[in-house]
Amino acid sequence: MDYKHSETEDKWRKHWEEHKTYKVENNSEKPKFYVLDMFPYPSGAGLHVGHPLGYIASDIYARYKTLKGFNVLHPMGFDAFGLPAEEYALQTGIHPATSTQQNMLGYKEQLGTLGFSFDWSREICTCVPDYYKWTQWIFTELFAHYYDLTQDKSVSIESLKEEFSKNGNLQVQASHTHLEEFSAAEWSAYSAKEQEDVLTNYRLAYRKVGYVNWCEELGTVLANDQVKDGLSERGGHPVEQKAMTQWYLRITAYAERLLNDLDTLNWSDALKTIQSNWIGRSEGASLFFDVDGSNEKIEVFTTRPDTIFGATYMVLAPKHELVAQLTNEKNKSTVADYIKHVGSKSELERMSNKEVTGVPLGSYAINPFTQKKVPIWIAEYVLKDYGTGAIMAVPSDDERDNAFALKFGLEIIPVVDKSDFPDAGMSDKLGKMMNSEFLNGLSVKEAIALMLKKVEERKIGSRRINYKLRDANFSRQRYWGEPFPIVYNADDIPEALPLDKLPLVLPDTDDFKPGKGGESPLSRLKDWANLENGYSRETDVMPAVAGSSWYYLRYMDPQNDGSFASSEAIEYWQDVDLYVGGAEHAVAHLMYARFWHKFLHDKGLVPTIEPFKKLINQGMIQGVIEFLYMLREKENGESVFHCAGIADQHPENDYVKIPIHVDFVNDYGSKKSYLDKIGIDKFIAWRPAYKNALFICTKGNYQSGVFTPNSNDAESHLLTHSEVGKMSKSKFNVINPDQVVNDYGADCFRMYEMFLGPIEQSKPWDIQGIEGVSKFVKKYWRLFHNEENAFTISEEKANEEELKILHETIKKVQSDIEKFSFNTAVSQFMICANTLKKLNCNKREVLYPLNILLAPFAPYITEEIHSKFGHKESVHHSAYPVHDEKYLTASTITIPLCVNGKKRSELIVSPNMSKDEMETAAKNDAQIIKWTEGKEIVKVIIIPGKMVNIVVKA
RNA sequence: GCCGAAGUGGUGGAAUUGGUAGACACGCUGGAUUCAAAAUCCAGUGGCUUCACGGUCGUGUGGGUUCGAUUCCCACCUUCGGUACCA
Repeated sequence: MDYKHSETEDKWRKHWEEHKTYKVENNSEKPKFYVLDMFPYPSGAGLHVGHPLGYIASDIYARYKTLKGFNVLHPMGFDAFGLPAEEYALQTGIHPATSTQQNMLGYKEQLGTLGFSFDWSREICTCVPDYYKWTQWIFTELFAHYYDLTQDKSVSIESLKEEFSKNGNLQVQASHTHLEEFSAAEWSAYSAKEQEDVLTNYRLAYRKVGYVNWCEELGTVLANDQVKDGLSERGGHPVEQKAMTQWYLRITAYAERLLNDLDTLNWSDALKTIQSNWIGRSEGASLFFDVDGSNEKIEVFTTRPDTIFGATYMVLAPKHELVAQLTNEKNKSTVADYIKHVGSKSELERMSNKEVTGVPLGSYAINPFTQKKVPIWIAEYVLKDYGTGAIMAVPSDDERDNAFALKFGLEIIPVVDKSDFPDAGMSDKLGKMMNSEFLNGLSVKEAIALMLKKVEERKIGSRRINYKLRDANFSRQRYWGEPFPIVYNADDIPEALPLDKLPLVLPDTDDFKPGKGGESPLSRLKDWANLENGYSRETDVMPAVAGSSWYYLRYMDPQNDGSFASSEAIEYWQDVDLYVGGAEHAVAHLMYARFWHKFLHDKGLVPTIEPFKKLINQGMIQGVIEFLYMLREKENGESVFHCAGIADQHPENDYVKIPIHVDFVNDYGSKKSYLDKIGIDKFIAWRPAYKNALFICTKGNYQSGVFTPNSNDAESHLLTHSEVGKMSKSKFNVINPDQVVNDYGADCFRMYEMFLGPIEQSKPWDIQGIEGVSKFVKKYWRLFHNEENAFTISEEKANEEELKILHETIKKVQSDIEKFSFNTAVSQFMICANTLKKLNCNKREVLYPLNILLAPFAPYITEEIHSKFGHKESVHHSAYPVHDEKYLTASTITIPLCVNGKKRSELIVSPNMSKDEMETAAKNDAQIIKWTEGKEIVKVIIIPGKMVNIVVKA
């Protein structure tokens, strides 16, 4: 009789729920440990086998830490606002509130069967008013603060106003958008609206007109990281540039800290590099160029001030503020045409076709070092949003400037002699300066340093650090998000709602489709949007990253009505010790969450400077996509499909690859995967358009239910083409965990996903291998049960061998869990079970601790066995076994004997045998004598307890 | 282009600081059990070579360091991920 997984798992799932086995308290004598999963979007598709990979890993770790005596916070919730939820709602026509609610129930059900130790009493959901009240509140706080560079932290905007009324902004050092100097007197003379227009340049949450990624299909603005290759990440629709007034978060104020504090984190180097590249810090100088015959100055940013003697022209971004002013009368129409041309291009066109374009403005700037007049151009390759939106072009030492100068016949003056570095690229900082007056003969490095000094002496610029990181666009012209807690007065001055007016609840409507031309759905709700006394509401909503930027704090104290979490709870839980989630959030979510955390830290609301100490990116479990080859040309009006065997031999044929549902395919995922007649019929039933299609395989043809064999073969055998790819509904290759759990049990499923390979690695799902784990579970059960399936445990003392395998397993599994090497831990459990089986061991002294050891991996079967041992308390609340080295030292060990590094023989020795004894024993070994005979022994290398190597000369 | 990660049997993958390459598992082959099957158990399983003992080649490719290299160094190839007119 075998182990009955479904009975056992149902029983304990109910038991754990009733007994609140996984409930965690905020006060405990035990040390705290916080294990967090990235919470899911509750999409309609439900979970596939890839989703739980990270959850299983974190659950094992959380359970392990609990057994090790920690008070472990391991919560779960839902990221329910945002595009995916809304897209699903739009597809189905069901209100997003209803559909997300349904989907969440489905997710909870699925997560429940997998036996996770989540404390569901702490469940949160970003779209619930009790939660987003605090998302809105944090936004109002960002609105009410600016970043003070002298204190290097956020400070209330009120103190900035005070400073303005005393001294204007002349002495203010703060992160800001746009600098116009004013005195205290000027400030006081400003109207309220003018004052707000100044303040908005300092606020951490502010409005500005920006060119944003507009997607007409989705009817919304997208964040930079939602755009991939000029297409929207979701749906792959074209994206163009559009001017709109938007809310932004001044994340750039924190750029330096976001970069520097990466050093304090226990994240993978790969991930830190991604973040650091995203922040993109570069050191250089900002320089001012006078304009010939004008008072205007053009500010440029350069990392190569040393090359200024080679700056033979300047380029402004087409959207630069000075373009109109600096355009010569006779160039007006060509410039206007060019700007129009550039503006009409979609992001996709711009990216795919990087041709060199530009037009001259007809005006000239003065090179501050050569005093020569240099022409001013505008060109696409200079970006409005980076640096100052203008460059000094040095065609001798910059590839883009070079290509531009060559195309338009502009002067090129070589200023760096790179003859000593023949392999150097054009912009590499190598070589000696030339044609550069006082810099001549200096190395590039020396020249940069000297130039920075000169620039500051002559007051034509200053050292400057620039970041690629842009301020975060925070507005979405959508329905399903947090409404901004902002109202505008009659003068269009934004005011934040006070805490007692929060949450500002998202109004209920059935008209939630995005509007055309950037019209927000909320703006159609006039009763809601328009208030008394000329006041009106902001009608955009926040993006999905808003709710996920601080959710880890809410879990600490999820029901708190007076603050986002009590200071006691935050003081106790501090930060997340282990965070597990997908690498797709490497940039956006992790960056914003770190930013918000640092802001809250500046306000003294969180004690730590970083939210996530240790981070693991689990790999993706991929699916196999099965394709049929269809000829693009129809034959007699019917589609023709070819067997992969035929198609592979005829690459000249014009095929379309049609993805088909994997359920129809035999030997799914293998090279021999094929459709039999039943499979083809299923395919036709699924896609009736192919009802009368012709299917040609090597053994014959199949059409309209009739198989015509070529010879005497009776079977049709239509080979399909298999590829590994993302598991996705659109590829019809989603494997649902429910079926696997139903067949093999959650314990087996959990262990199998861990056994597949290293947690951080992506791998295709392969159901065949699960048999091995299934056998292990059954074998494990039989260690405790006799032939009649009765629990049979011996009280006999364990022998040396039995204790050795137990203690080896304790040691190995513990160190593997600490290293997140779960696949090798599972393997050790198999070795242990195989060994105990061979030893016929059913002794309590061995099996009882082993069962606790396995509990984090297989929570159900171990709970069942633990209760059979007679314990009332859950196995998940017992104490982790401790290994004892004394059982691990074997009386004899086998070491290899090598000649010239190649193993030639083995020697069984006691581990504390002396070097001399080992050498003698090795030299007397028959095999070794054979290999050393007649040769000179040069050296004998002995690593005690490891190996002996004899070096001989022929 | 730049940055990052990785290349090990038929397959997924093991291998502390350089020290027996291929643990564990899948698959496959043979056997036991069975009327038969499922399940279970046992044995074998990197290539080549040998009746056998054994030999020999093997961790993407080519070099190097070393008594000894999957591990360290140099050059290159391939795959995957990130990013891209960032001045």
